[in-house]
Amino acid sequence: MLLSKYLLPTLKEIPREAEIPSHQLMIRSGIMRQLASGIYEWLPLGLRVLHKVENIIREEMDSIGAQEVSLPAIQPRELWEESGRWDFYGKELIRLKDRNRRDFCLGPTHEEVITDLVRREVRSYKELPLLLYQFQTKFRDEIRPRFGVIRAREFYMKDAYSFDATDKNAETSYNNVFETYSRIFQRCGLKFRSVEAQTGAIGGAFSHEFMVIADTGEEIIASCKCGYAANLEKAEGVPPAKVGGKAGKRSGLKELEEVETKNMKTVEKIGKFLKEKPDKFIKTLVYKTDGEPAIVMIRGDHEVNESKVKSYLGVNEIFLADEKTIEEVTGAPLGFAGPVGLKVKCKLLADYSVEGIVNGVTGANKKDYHLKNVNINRDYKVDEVLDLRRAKEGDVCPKCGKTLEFSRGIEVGHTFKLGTKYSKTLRATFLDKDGKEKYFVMGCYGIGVSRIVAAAIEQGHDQNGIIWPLPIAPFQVLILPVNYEHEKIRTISNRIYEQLESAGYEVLMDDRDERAGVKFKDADLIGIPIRVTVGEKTLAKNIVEVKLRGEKEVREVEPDQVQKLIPELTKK
RNA sequence: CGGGGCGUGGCUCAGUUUGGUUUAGAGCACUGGCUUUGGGAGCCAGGGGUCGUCGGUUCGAAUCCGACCGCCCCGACCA
Repeated sequence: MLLSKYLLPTLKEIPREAEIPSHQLMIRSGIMRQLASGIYEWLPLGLRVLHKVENIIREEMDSIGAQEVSLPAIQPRELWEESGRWDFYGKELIRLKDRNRRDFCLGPTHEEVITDLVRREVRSYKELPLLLYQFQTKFRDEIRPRFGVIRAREFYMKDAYSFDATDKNAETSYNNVFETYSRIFQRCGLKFRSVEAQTGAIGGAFSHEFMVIADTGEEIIASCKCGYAANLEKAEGVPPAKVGGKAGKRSGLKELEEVETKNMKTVEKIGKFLKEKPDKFIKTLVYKTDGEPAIVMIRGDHEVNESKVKSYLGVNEIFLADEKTIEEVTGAPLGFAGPVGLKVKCKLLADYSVEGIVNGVTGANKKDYHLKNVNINRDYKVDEVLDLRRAKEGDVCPKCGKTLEFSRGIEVGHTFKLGTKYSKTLRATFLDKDGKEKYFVMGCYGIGVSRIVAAAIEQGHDQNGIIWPLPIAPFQVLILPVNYEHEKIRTISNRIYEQLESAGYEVLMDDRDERAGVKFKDADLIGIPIRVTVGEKTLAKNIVEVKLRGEKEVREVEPDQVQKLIPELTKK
């Protein structure tokens, strides 16, 4: 490809809207442009990278017998009503009507469509296992699009779905895909790790996320040397014994006592006043869960992990209640809630950390008063004691007890073991060996293809630009004639270009009538792994320079040796 | 949706506080010409703007007021 004819609008300056390196560089290097918030155009250079990633995924999926399909992006409401997700998916689902006012949505994911297809076309256990996948543009009306293509409203994804006859077989399929995913990310040249994750809106039994390690990542990973790793949402709380012991055999219980705490609402202030440490406090939070109030209690020095509460209650929406609701439930303004003497009956959930508190402090459900010496099972009862807290720095690993480490990552892949969640609601069955009708056992698997491109840049760049891993680089070689008007330089450059092209390499030649400085800057910016510089000075010694984008070293070789050197450099 | 910020040629921004010397500017980019040619060149000549939109205040609005739209950042959603 000749650069003079290539649509590669590079930018010298950092676009105002871009915050993180990958976003800035994707725009500056002419990979993409923004059309609207969270909606991007892929330019020729970017599309090449996207296709590279896509092809690696395709090869690996095909290698485990997965079959590629292509499903509609536009999907009828009825199917989503059937699965119950027309409502459940909420505002993120982009809805539209056709000319007959029939409702449709733009697919944010394809469980419904694929399950529908399989229930219509697959009848027998003999056709199982079945693993189908596709590449598709997904639509999710994200609450807040962010970081360029990392959190976009329209994005490119590979999704796969497995159908098995038994749970055991489904697990085999799951593990198969899991391992394939590891190979894919490895081949893309990414530093990544897999972690246990929440199942979220997709639902199902359990799931793993694949995280690309990056400081700018949105996800926080809690990991341990023993191999345990989970995202923060999922990271298990420390077992009860480690956060203050179980309820039960406890001694030294003191009389319940009411104390005036005028204008003191925070754990910090009251703690100072009563000379009690935060770990004596039973923080009592009123939540609204799908419209219903619910109370969550946690020790004063911990934070509630709302997604755990959400997944335990099986609700769609959860947020801290407004002051009005708090007054209705507790009979007191914000800041004085406690489990003793609530006005309205609602679900009372306690984190493990609450169970061990002896003679604790809570709000009195009365303006300007708190209670001292509050004790579980004596002064109040809870519906459930479970793990509801957010893991934090200093926590120990739930598997081995060593201290957890925290790092950041970008989620590029997610695998779910769905079980029969969708096959049941959509009544997708097959006839088993024994002649009985059974539900398919499903799994679903996603890779954010466009997100991988951003993640790779997040991991591979310096102050001058992108440093692509070779397997997903848009071109392998960039030829940089220092002055293309110079006859000898042009002749040699053209020759190398033709040699490499005919040897099957993807070569970009900067044949523009630009000054050398401009060409070098652009070369660094777009980050092609191998740069061949052809200049007058070195040519006088019958030499051209070969340099890797990620290294300092410059190799000097005779022009005709380039075609021998490139295969060596691209080998690994 | 709540909180904060921004919107002026293709890009990055000045000008807005305190309305009138601004006939709306700068640098980069773009077009033509000359010179230059190993890390974002120089000179000359050009093209390109409803100052986000609509309405209001005023003799006069990029500048003041109101509404709306768009974009970004912080939080609740997720590949």
